[in-house]
Amino acid sequence: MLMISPAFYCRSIYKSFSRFCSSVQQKMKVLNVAEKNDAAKNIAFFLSQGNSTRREGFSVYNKIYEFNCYALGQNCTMSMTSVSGHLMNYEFTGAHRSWQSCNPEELFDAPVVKNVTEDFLNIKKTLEREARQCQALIIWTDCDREGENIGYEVINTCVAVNPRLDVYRAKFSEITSQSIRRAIANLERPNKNISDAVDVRQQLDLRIGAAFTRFQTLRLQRVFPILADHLLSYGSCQFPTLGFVVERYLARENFVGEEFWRLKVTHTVDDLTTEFRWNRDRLFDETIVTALLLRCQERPTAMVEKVDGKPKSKWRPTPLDTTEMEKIASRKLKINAKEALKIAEKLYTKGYISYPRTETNIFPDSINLNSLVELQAGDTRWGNFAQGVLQDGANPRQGKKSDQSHPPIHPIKYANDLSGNDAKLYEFIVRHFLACVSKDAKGHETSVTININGELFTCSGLMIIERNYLDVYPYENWNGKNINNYTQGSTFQPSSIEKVTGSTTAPPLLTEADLIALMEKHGIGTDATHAEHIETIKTRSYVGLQDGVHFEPSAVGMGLVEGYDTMGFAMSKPDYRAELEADLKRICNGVRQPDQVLREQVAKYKSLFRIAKEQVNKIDEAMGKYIQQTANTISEAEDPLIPSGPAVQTVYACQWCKLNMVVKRSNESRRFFLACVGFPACRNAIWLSNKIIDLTVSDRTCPTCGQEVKLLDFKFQPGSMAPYYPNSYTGCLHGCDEDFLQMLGARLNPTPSARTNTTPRNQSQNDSGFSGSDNSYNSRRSTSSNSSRNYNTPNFPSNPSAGPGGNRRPSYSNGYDDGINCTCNVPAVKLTVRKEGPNQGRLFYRCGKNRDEQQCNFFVWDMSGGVGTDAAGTHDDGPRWDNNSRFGGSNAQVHGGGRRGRGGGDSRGRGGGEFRARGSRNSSGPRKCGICHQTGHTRRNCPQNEG
DNA sequence: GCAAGGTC
Repeated sequence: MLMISPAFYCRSIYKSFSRFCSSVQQKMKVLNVAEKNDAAKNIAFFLSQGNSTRREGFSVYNKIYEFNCYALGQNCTMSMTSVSGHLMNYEFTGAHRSWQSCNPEELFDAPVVKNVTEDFLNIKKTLEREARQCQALIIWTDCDREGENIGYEVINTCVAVNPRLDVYRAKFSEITSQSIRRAIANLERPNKNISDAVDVRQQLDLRIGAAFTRFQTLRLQRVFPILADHLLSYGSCQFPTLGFVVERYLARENFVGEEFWRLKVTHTVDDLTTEFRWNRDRLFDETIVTALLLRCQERPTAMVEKVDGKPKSKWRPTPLDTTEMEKIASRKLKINAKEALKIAEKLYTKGYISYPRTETNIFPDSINLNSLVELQAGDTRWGNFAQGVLQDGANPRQGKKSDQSHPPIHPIKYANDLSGNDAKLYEFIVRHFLACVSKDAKGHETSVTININGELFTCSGLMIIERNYLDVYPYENWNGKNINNYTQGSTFQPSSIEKVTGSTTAPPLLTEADLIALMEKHGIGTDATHAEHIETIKTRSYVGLQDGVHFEPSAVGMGLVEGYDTMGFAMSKPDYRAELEADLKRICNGVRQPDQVLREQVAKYKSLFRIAKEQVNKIDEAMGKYIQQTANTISEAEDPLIPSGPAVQTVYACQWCKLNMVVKRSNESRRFFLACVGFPACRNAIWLSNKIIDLTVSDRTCPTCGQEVKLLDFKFQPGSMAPYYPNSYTGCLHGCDEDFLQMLGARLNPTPSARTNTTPRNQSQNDSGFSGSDNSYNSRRSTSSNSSRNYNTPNFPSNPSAGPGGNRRPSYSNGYDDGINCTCNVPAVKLTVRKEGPNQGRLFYRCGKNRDEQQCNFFVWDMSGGVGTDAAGTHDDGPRWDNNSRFGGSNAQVHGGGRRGRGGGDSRGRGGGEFRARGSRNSSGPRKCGICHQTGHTRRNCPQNEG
C-alpha cells in the first residue's frame, strides 16, 4: 500500500489550486498602444472579431478597447489604447527658451529635454494607469521611422511606472483582418536604432531651426522696421522648398528667348491635311532657312522615301505611392496636396484604403489583387471594367520603388457612401488601382518620310486599337491622328511649303505638383510633410501664387535666399538635408552612432552660423535690394547677435567648394589644421606640423596671394624650426611660400581627388579626426564634395558625339585658358557638340578632369558669342535655363555675360585667384628639401632632420 | 514669436 505523508498531500493540493487560480485569475494582461485612436479601434475590432468593449481614458480622444485574444502563446486580456502621434517633443530649458535672454548661437549647445507635450498629458496618464496593471506591452504604431520613435515614447512612459513590462512590436502595413492577425502571431522587438535616428533629426531640426530663425528674424526686424512684425523662420525643409521656387523664378527671369525658323510642308487630300515636320526641326539662322526654302521651291515634288508602321503602346500607370497621389490630386482633381493627404488618412482609418504614406510602387505577391478588384465589380461606374480585369486576371504594372514596409495605395473596401472630395479621391484611388492592374493601351503608328530636293520631312499618324486602361482612367488622354495614305517610292505635289518662325520659351513657374516632385527627388520632408512645408512658406509670405496655380517668390523670400547664397552657403539647396538623411539611414542600419552624427551636424551648422553672423551685412544688402529699403545701421550694443565667444576667422576660401577655410585643432592629437566649414559635405583639410604650439589668424592679408587671403601667426616649439624660422612667425598657407608649407609638412589639396593625402602622415587612422563636442573633422571618409552644387542635373548631353555619322568623341576646340572652372575647381574644357541635331556645332564647357577620374556634372554652354556653326548653323534646341544660372558659382559667372544682369551680378570672383596660386606652385623648379633647401631628397629623409 | 514630425 502506498503511503502518502500529510505534508506531501498538502503540497499537491496547493499546486493544483495554484494552477487553477492562475488559469482563472492570472490570465496575462497586455497593454496595446496604437498611433491614433482610429487605428486602435480598428485593430481592436479585428483582434477581437468585433467583440471589444470600449471605455474612457483620461484623454477624450483616445479610448480604451478591451477584449480577449490569443497572443504570446496564451489567451490574454487585452486593453488597447492610443496616442495621437508623437507624445513628446524636444524643448530648450531656462533662459534658452526666451528670444531675449540668450544669444541664438548658444542654441547649438544648449541643453534640451524631451517632455510630454502639454496637450498629451492626459494620454500619458492613461498609459501610466494601464501599464501598471499589465505584464506586457505591444506597440502598434505605424511601421515607419517616426512610428518606431513614437513607440519608444510610449515604452519609456510605460516602463517608467512598470519596469517589469515585457515589450513587443507588432509589424503591419495595413489595417485588415489578415494583416493584423499576421502581426499578432509574429510579434517582434522594437528597434532602438530607428528610434535613435529620429531623436537625432528632432534635436537638429530644433537647434538649427531655432538658432537661424531667431538670428534672421531679430536681425532683419532690427535693421528693416518694415519687417518688425514679420516672423522670418528658417527650417531645414522649408528653406530648400523656398529655394526651389526662387531658382525657377530666376531661371525664368533670366531667360532670354531666341528666335528660330523652320520649314513646314502640308499636303491636303479630300479635306484631310497632313503636316510634315522638318527633320532639321528648327534653325536659329534665318538666312540659311530661307536658302533651304528656296531650294525646296526650286523642285517642289515630294518623293516618299520611307513608310514605317509599328505597334505603339501607352503604358498603364504604376501602382500609386503618396507623392504620385498628391501630384495627381493637385493637377487633375484640383485638391491640394495637404488636403489630399488628409482625406487619404481619413479613408485609411475608416478602412477604405491601404496606408496612404508609402514610397512603394510595387505590389507584393502576398496581396490578392483579384479579390481586391472583385470588391469593385458591382459599381455602376467602373464595375464593368473591373469584371473585365477579372476575366484576364489582375496583372499589375510594377514600379521600381519600395520602402519595404507599406504596399502601394489601393482600395481595400468598397465605398459608395462618400461625398465631396472624399468621394473624388476614393474614386481616383480605385480607378488608378484598376488601371494599373489592367492592360496598356495599344495603337499603331505610321511614320512617313519625304524628300523635297534634298530636304527631309516626316509625319506620323496614330491609330488607337485598344484603349484598355484608358477606359477606366479619365485622368489621361491618348488621341489618334489621321494622315493621308502614302506609298514608298511615290511622289506628290505638296499643298504648301513655307518658312515659319517661333521663339524659345522660358520655363514655367513651378506648380504645387512640380514642387512636390522636386522635394521628393531631393529628399526634402516626408510624404506626409511635403504639403506642410509648402504651406509654411506661403504663411511666412516667402512665396505667393500667381494665377492661383504657379508659385512666385516674394521680395522677402528672394532677399533671404540671395543673402545666404551670396555667402556661398548651400542653405537654400537640398544638399545639407540630403546628407543628414543619408546619415539617419546609416543610424537605422546600425552603421553609425547617433551621438557621433549629432555632434558632426551640430558642428557644421554652428560654423555656418558663425560665418553668417560675421557676414550678416550680405543678408541685409540682399534683403534691402528686394524690399527696396535701406538697412538701418545698428551699434554693437544694439545688436542682439554679438558673439559670446571668439569668432571663427576665415583664412581663405576653400579651393574645393568656395566656403571658408578656418583654423581648427584636433582634440586628440592637438595638431592644428585648416579645414573647410562645409564639412562634412566638403572634406578639404590641411594638416600642419605638431611643432606648432599656437596658431591664430592675423589681421594682415597676404601681399602675394591678395586681399582674400589672411596671414597666420605661428608660435613654434622653441628652437624647433631653427635656424630657418624664429619661434614666432607670420606666414601664408595659401601656397605662395612653398618652402614654408613644406617645413610644416603641409600639403595643399587643389582638387577633391587629392583628398587621400589629407590625413597627416604620422597619425593613425583613428586619430586623423577629432571627436570633441563641436569639432569632428575627419578627412578619411569619402563623400562627394561635388554634390554641394549643381543639384539640378545639368543639361549635359549624355553623349554629345554619338550620333550617326558624328565623331565618337567631341573634339577639344580650346584648352584650359578661358578662366572658367568646373565644380571641382579645375579649369573647364571647351568642347563642340558633334552629334547631329539642333545643338550640333555649339560650344560648351564640361568638367576639366580626365575621363578616368571622377568628373563632376559641370555643364554650361559657351555664351561668349562665337558660336561654332556647322553646315546647319544650329544653336540650342530648348530653353537655356537649366544650368543653375543663378546659384551655380562659375556657371553664373559664365552666364552673366550673355544675360540680362540682375542687381549688379554676383559677388563671387575668387576662383581665378586660387587657380593662379596653384599655377605658380606648379611652375617652380625641381623640388627642394624644406629643411636644407637642397634638391635630390625631401625633408623626410634630409640628413639634418632629427625625427 | 523658432523646426519637423506625428496627429485631432
